[in-house]
Amino acid sequence: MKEQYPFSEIETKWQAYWETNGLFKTDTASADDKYYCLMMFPYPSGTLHVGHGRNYIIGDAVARYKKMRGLRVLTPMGWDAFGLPAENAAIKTGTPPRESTLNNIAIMKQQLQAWGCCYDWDREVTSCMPDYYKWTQWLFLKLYKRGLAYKKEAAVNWDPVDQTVLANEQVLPDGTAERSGAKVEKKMLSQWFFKITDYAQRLLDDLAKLDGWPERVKSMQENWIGRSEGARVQFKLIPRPDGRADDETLVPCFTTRVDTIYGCTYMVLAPEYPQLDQLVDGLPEAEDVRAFVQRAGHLSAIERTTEGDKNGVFTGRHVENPYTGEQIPLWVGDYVLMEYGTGAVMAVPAHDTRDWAFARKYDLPIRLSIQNPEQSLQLDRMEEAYTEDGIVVDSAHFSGLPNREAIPQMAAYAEAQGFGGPVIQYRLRDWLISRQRYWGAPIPMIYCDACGMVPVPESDLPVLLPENVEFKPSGESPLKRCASFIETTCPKCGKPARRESDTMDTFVDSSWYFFRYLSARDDEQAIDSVQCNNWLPVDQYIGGIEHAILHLMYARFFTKAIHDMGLISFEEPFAQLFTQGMITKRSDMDGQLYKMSKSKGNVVSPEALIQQYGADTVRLYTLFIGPPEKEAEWNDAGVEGAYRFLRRIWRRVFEHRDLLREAAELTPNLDGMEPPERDLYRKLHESIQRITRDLEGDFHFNTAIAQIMELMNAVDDLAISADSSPSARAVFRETMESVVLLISPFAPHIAEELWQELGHPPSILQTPWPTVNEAALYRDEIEMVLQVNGKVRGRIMVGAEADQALIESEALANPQVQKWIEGRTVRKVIVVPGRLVNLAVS
RNA sequence: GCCGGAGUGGCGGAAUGGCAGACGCACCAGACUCAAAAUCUGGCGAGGGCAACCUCGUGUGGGUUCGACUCCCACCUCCGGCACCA
Repeated sequence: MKEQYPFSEIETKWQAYWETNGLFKTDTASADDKYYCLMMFPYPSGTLHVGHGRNYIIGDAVARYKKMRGLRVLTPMGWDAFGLPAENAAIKTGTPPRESTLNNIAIMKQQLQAWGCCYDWDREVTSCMPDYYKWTQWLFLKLYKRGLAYKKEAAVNWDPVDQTVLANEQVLPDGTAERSGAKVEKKMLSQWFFKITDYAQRLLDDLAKLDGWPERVKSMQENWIGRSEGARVQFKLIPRPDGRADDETLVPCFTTRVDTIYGCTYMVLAPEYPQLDQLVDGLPEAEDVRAFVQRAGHLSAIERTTEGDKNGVFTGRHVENPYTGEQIPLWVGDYVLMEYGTGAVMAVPAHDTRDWAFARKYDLPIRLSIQNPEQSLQLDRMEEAYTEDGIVVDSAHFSGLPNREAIPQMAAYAEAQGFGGPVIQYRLRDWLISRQRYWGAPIPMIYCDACGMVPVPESDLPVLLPENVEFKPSGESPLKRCASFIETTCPKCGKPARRESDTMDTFVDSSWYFFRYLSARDDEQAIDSVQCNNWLPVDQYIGGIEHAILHLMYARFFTKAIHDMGLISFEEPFAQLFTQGMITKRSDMDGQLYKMSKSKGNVVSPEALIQQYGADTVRLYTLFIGPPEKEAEWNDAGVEGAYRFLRRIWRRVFEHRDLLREAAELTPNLDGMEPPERDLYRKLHESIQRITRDLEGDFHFNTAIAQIMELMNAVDDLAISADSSPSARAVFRETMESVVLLISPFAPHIAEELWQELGHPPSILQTPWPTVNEAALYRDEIEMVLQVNGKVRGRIMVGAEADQALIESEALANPQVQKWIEGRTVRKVIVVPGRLVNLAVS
């Protein structure tokens, strides 16, 4: 007898059943009723913990629910398999990255299966395999041809621990590396970039179309793109005092406050300003300037960017303000960034806090050009810069304008006069994709002494990673030392040439994998346009909030670029995005809450839990823990509760197994129902309604599961037995069957088993989701709350058809209410049908 | 500083402007048991009252409303993003 709930046995059984019967294999040739349910593919780090599990469990529950709703669901899975950890491990242990990665994949695949998560494994992609990275390289070449991949010498982020450069997105605000935690250094290196800045405006504009994305993510991307409207103004360089000529005679700057330009009293260049050295060369100030630049260069990004102290020196040069014709001094200052704007700033100390601090420190002149609405600003009484709006003053013919109106007029003036004009500036920088590491997709370029930089011909792809390399902690990519890889011939002239030794950032691999799932085994082309146009954008994308900027921005960029190549007809990859919250757990070491990590000693691994309670319990608890978009604290005691509930359902089915089977031909009939079964029947249909709404909306599994629990409590209120009426037995049967169906997306193994036990053929996945019987929701008597001045004072039962007047008179006659209105005047009676009566008394 | 989100019992959390605290966890009491586990029943915001019941209570202060956890205004705290970005 199976009253013990043998979870291990049934879980193995059903996992095998789903797999053998291909229940998650989806034919994508047709787009009818399609539902592309995508979970972010994992990096194969070794093992998954219950925090990772949340992602896959949510996705699996969604997929199962949609399938029962009759949709054809595509849920593929793959591996973001290139990456530094495997290479670092190789240096330590000698195990080649390929081997350790494939091992980890095997382990993690098993873990996903043990959770009961089902995928169409025929579509599995592994980004470190040549059949995948061949196409990553192909896409690189396509981008190169469109001018979207280029190489340039630039000050880049260097991670001294991982010995590679990083993209801006991979450096945390405190100046440390996102992955290794190392203090990032600046280095001048020649590197490969993707020109994502060409797409800045489209990436920003299209955010507005993403209704199915969380506000939070959209706002993060908006911040990251950082559009700001302003003006470009070219200041003229005053000729050198010694009469020597300058290479450049103009110093352009960007400002969002061109309205303050008549208050500009000096100009400041970034220490990295390219012409700086040449500007001061031979002048008495040159030595001081060079010393200053050197000092600034030694400071880390963090020291440079801590607000507060601003340092600078005078260059000995002057520039002319094109609006006033006035000559103002040119300084170098460490608060000016070369990466933003033009690396030159017009300083208006009266109306900018940074310029104010700098002018005060170096005793530079301050001039008012915006007056506040009260006309009360007086320069000698000002303690700080006035940065608010106001009226333009002392600014030639612009004086008297409200400053917001002055901005476009003054920018237009610059354009008319030919010394500038309105411009839009973005914070977003181009995406640095070169990595000086082995374990990534090689950049398919060749350097020839005669022909220069030559792309690898498409027919020669993939550029394979060599296997015979040594991993040494030398800080140099093994590819650089691998002669058989580096040495090649020029595709153009056939002479000896060298291969590029940099590999691509792994975010390149993950920027297009969701296209590849549609044609994972296709060795003719990267992307199957027809299938992609049919099945994309992804209907539901599920993943962690940590990818809000990096992965999700890059994938959007790729989609737009691939669209522009004419390969796909859509421009946004993910219609709906769901970002689940992290699972945290208190650390035994310091009692603080952290996301699960080995170093904090707070990792909960699923194996022991699955062994003790079963996968369904772990799934149910993970979904019940709280709203899935929020962070949640793992609590072992809660797992016990989920287990108790599943066991209770199991027991109810087996206690009444014969009764349930025999009632198979009985159908609930509203006409003959006695109150107890009528109540349960209503509760059942209310539950179907609520649960369906929860799943169609924000995936609030926690409330859906709570509703099933309530329904089970109601089931126990109906004392069912073999002697019960056919009507009661019919309702009981429909209710228990529905419970099994309703819980199946969350706890699929037990549901399949019980479904079969109830006399149905498998699989529950091919059974339609229960539908609401509207008639069952009807009540002929409704309880109404009676309020006096908004406070509950009693309650009455009224007929469903009772009219306002009847309800009103019954409410007034109620003894509880009488107590509170006695001797007072009822000024107003509000009747909310079906809910309450509120009496406003004086 | 700017942008986004959140503040509700001992805990996780629930509530289209209409009974605050659903559901679960923990805890308490009882039933079953020789006993334990499991299971079942009941209780469980604070204060007052023998009780019926009353008062207070959703971060703070105002407002709108017959009625506010929910809407508006101002603030406090926490979390996340951006930030010497001109």
